[in-house]
Amino acid sequence: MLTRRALLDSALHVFAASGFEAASTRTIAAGAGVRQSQLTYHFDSKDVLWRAAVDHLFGRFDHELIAAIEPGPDDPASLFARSIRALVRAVSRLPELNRIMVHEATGDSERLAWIVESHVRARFEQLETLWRALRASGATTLDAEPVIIYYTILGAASLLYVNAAEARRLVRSDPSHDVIDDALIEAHADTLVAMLLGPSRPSARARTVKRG
Amino acid sequence: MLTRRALLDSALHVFAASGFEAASTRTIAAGAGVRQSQLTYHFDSKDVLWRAAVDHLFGRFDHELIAAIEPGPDDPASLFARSIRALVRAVSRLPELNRIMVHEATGDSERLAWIVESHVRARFEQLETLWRALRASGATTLDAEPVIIYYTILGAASLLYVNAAEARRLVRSDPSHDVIDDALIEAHADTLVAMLLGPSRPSARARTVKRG
DNA sequence: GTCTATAATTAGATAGAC
DNA sequence: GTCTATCTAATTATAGAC
Repeated sequence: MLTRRALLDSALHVFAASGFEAASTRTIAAGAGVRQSQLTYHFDSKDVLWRAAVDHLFGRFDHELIAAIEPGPDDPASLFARSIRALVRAVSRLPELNRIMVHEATGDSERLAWIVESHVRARFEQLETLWRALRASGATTLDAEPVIIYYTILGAASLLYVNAAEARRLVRSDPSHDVIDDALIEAHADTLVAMLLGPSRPSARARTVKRG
Repeated sequence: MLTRRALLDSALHVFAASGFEAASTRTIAAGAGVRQSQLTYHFDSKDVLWRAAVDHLFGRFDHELIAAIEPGPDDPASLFARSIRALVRAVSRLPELNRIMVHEATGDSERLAWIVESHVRARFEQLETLWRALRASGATTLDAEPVIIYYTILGAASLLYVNAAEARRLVRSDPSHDVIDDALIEAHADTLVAMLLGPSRPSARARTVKRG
């Protein structure tokens, strides 16, 4: 059962880095410190492993998301702002989820159908509800269909971390210090909240982090 | 030379759909209607073909971008708004570019280094200049480092089209009509401009397109 | 310039010992 | 539950006829 967990963690990273087809089961096994044949013992096939790894990944993501949300008042604007901040923090800590999504969503497939119905649709509808409450409260003047809001927010929140290797090449300055640090992540969250709700909605956490 | 062009177009689609490693040279050749060995005749290797396809793709993207920009006054705010609208239109018409970028940028590599220095850095600096002019004009209250602005805007503009297959599954209603149509793209551009510059900056094109 | 044929490597999956 | 060894099929690249 320990091997199983090690395989899931390794699979998560390899699938995120390479996509399903380019990911080698031997590489995944090596990352877990076991032989390739262990993989078909604990999981029936590469496809079954992929689904298990994605379930595992969404579970970890939910954990990150809950850990990242700050307490605060439950009016729609505050709730929305705190949700956006938590989203930015979670995708920055677990970029593997959004990497797997872009790998799979570039074309239609059985795997995409499965991941949409198993994991994505519920989250889409959750944001839709949050957005409708925000609109009804009058806290935003933005008006667009949910699908536009969903992909605009998710893209704005995730691309910096999905493409982190590119971002590091674009702005590399001091090699000893990662440019994608907590201060940058909080500044990013601030920017996205300001874009969606207007200026002057400081977070509780922003003041405790040094700004770059 | 006609075969060469056909191979480039096919390669562009296959690399965007699958990523470099998972893309098969036989599939690319089949897409161009020729044999696999033609590929090593016109290009030395899969890697050389990839670079040529990416050059070709950025060329086509520039063409889309220029075609999508509307005439208008050249004050920073108008210039910025029209640039954002053109960006949304271009990425919607050629999502292959951003798909290839996410495939490559999930991890560091020789190919990533090449694409950043050959194509991305100049565009990054172009947006940086445009952004500084906008800031100086006082047309936005948003304040963030260029790398945050770059990935927030690009992610917000591109994810809907990069993940188009997923978006179609999320909102499928009438199967005979694509949900990602011109009206949705213009509404998306409107939303992004409003997020960056505030409400009430209608485009010339928005009024000529039926809204969903 | 395009083709057929194939070499060399690697992939996922399986068999069977322990 | 883990291992070694191997099967079958797919991959990129190459050789050489026309």
